[in-house]
Amino acid sequence: MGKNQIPQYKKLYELLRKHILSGVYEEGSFLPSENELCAVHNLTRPTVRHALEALVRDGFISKRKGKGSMVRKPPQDIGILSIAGTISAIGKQYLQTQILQKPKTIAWPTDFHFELTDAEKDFGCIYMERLRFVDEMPVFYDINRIPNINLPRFTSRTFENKSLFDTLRSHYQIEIKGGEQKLKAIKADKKISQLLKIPKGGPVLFLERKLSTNREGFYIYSTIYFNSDKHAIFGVF
Amino acid sequence: MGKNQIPQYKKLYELLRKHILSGVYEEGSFLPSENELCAVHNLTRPTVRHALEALVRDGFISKRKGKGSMVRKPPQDIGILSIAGTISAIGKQYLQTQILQKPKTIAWPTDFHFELTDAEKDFGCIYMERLRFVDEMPVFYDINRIPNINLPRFTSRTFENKSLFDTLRSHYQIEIKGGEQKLKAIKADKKISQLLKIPKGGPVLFLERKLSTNREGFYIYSTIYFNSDKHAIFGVF
DNA sequence: ATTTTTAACTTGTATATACAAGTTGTGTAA
DNA sequence: TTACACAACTTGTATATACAAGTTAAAAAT
Repeated sequence: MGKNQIPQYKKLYELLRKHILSGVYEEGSFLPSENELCAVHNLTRPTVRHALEALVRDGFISKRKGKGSMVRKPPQDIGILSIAGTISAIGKQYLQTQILQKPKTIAWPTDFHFELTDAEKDFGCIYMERLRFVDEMPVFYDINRIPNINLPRFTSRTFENKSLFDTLRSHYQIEIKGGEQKLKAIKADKKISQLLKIPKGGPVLFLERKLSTNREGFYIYSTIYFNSDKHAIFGVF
Repeated sequence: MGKNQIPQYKKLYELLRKHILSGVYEEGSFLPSENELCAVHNLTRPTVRHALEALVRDGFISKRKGKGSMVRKPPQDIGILSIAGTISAIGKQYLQTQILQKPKTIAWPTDFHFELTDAEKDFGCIYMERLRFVDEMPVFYDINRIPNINLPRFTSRTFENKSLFDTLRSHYQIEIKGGEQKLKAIKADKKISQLLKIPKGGPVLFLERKLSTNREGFYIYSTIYFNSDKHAIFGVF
């Protein structure tokens, strides 16, 4: 039998996810039962349940014993707290990106906020800055640091309309598996206030993230300044 | 065979969790392999994997194909982003609680930030306020609203040294299953600045949460003001 | 001695099956 | 009509098994 590479449960997950987001399954309605999904897609129940577990984890459905799997309302705000599946960390589709600093190789900061391995220190650090907009208003400014390990031609790529994570996945087979993050509320300094168009000293959400990937010891570090005046950060757990 | 009520995979989860937190399995070391856990606890691999999946979800271990399950460093900061298992939403153990407003029944606010069902509106709302300390410094102030549905004698209970969630679980069999939350950074008004001992206008983390429970249609609503000057909010995903 | 192959581990995916337990509508008995 | 029992659904838990695929170290070949 020909191997399709990507597992069955993930294919079912992506399919149902797409159908929920496109409105085939409306908010508040119920998905077909596990047994129906088995019959339709020719799978066994553990496999179907594996897919549904992922949908629960990412906040697309909620299950209830004896009843079924109810479709949840897709998040209204910007969801960068959870990975939201295998695709991206951003919920809103119409997020626009401006590259402030194209990827360049620099040294790691001397006092970095996460511990680095020797391997990470030895190789350089690919550095880039982006400003992201919703409705043409700046919403967050992020600084990304990626260890320069086996990423040929990375600094010459363009990221204007493509997600950083999409590029990593399609060109380097690097997928985000999870991560950890710290959140604070801080005062905007001059630079941040100008970038995000908020008063100096105003409150800004500040995130430091360390994302783990399917590559051993390969982490992506992000620092994010978020203007929570108009939008909130949303998370499901 | 006598029914033990709580499922096997959850028992194994709680056991391994306890051993990780108490240091039996050190950070960076590997858990016994799935097959070993099967043999030791007389379980099958799907059941053991179910327990390990929960440990991964809550950030206690990370798995790698071909290698094993590595124990992760327990979070240093205050983890109220994820439920962290079945127990509580708070990572730090030495969190102290002061009740500012003992539970009392009031009406729901007219412009509540989450949609309420008719059932929730009809019954009243149990309201309570708490101030929580780490190292004798106020860290966060939270307002909790619980629909007054079938909770006899709730307002006369004491919560000084007991978690709200522990009380709900032990007296009313209500368990938190998950939830959603929104985050913002806001300026401290006079009340918040006095409570959290920060300058007026200083940045404060602001959270609005809706927690779902094992009881149909029963949600707990929390509003949290977090002083992120000394501590950060931590999350794994 | 060095390189390659193999074997023995590990976790990942998948099938097949069974029963427990919560939910809901229907049909029967009061 | 009303109350209750039951059947037919739903998801939850668990067993037993098989093979795929990544990792590692020992064995074999060069």
